[in-house]
Amino acid sequence: MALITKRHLARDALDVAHDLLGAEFRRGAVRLKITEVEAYRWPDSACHGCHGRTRRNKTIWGPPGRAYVYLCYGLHQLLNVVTLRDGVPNAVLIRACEPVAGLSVIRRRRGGKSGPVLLTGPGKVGAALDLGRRFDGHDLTQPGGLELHRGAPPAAVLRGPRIGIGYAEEQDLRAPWRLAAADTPWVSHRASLRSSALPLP
DNA sequence: ACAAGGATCCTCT
DNA sequence: GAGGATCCTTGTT
Repeated sequence: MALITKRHLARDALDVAHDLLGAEFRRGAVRLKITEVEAYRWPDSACHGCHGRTRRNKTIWGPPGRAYVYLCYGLHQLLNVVTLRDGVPNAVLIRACEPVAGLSVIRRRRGGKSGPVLLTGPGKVGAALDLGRRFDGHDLTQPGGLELHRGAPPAAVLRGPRIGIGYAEEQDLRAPWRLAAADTPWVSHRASLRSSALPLP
């Protein structure tokens, strides 16, 4: 498998989100296959960049291919892949993964749990990779530390509205920019997902 | 210096 | 499905 190129990530977050399903994060012994993502775009009232650039969110405004890691609710480290181009806030949030390798390390970092509860939620992914703000701005397209590799895409994709963005405007609240692999139990909030061929809930 | 709120998780019922 | 935990980041005084 090969690292995903910066050029591949230099597109709109929704396009990149489709391609990231099946891709793989690697850090040391831990390898995680991406099963669920959300696109945050521009303009988009749910995107962290929508109120301008701050010290916390500056990475999402930067060039594609970097990790945007931020602290949510004071305790969860959430991982995004920055997309599109420098100067526009655009990113893909990693919401869930399936373990490929390093299960014992993952379980230890997640309180000894097992099954999909290990990795179905963005804060859980951050915990399993032991992320922190020191990874904010890390280049995922270069070898070393945290890496993003290509992988086989899922046979079918589910889509639905994004989770936890009640503060957003109506149109963005309903936009079907959450994507998940259809052929895996490693997905959160299944109830609001539909086959991409069917109308939304 | 202070108050408000958040791209969540876990434990119940 | 609902509610509390938890504490950093931000904008305002």
